[in-house]
Amino acid sequence: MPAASHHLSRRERQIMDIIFAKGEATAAEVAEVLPGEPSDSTVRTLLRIMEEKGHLRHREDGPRFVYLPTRTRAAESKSALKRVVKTFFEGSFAAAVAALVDTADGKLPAEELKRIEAIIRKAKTK
Amino acid sequence: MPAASHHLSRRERQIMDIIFAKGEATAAEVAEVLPGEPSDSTVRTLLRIMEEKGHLRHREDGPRFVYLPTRTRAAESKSALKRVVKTFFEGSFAAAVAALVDTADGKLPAEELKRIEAIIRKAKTK
DNA sequence: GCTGGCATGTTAATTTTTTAACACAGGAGC
DNA sequence: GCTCCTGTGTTAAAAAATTAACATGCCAGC
Repeated sequence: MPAASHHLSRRERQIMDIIFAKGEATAAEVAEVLPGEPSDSTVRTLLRIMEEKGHLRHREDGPRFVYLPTRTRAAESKSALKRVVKTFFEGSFAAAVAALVDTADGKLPAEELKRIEAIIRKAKTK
Repeated sequence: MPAASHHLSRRERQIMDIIFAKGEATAAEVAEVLPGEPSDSTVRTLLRIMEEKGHLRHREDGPRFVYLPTRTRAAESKSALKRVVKTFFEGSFAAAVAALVDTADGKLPAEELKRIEAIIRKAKTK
């Protein structure tokens, strides 16, 4: 039961997103960002349950727990991208890239575009 | 109450994904793909509720309902991509593209790569 | 005009998720 | 040594999601 993102409940997904975005987070940090202002108690309960389920682990930083994902960000991002490509772009990576560039519209500095080009060139050599 | 993907329950998300991927779908088609083999009755109940909530609408095709998303695929894909970029790539579109190309590893035909390059070139001229 | 098949709609029970009150532990400061 | 503050752990109630039994309607074919 690999616990793919599809199996997460609404709150669990929100929490995973927060923790992936920050890399790691304490209960207080998560509570701060979670929509709907749940109580601290609620958030800690969720974090503990998610640790039991194997989505998170924690290290101790002095008196408090700092929670981290058990799966790597790289692995998770890959499956997230795959899902998006499959769901919205009929499996076409090129279409997804196009949408990505389009979404960033204007805000994509020439420098980033160059980096992207370099990535493509490198892929072509394979 | 915009009903962002963050507010959807687990089943609702699965259903939206299925319908976005197919463009539109009947209750039977959704039931077929949904994990856990829920009963037809269950699936139809879910679809009706989601229509009430405004996530879906339907048209009638002879005797049956064909469900469609209320939001366009383009809009939805953009917010999905934004979420991924924000959550996993610290807001860097270039990093996301890199991961995308990497994920497709090998399976990206030269033709697609060219198309992507063209997209980038076009973006650069702006 | 019955009957069976395939739809949808209604309703309610079950299960899961979500919430938070409460209890307890350790350390800082008086 | 108390007391307060900031943590975590336990527990159970409340709300939401999920499930499916059952009812109903329509049409095709005998």
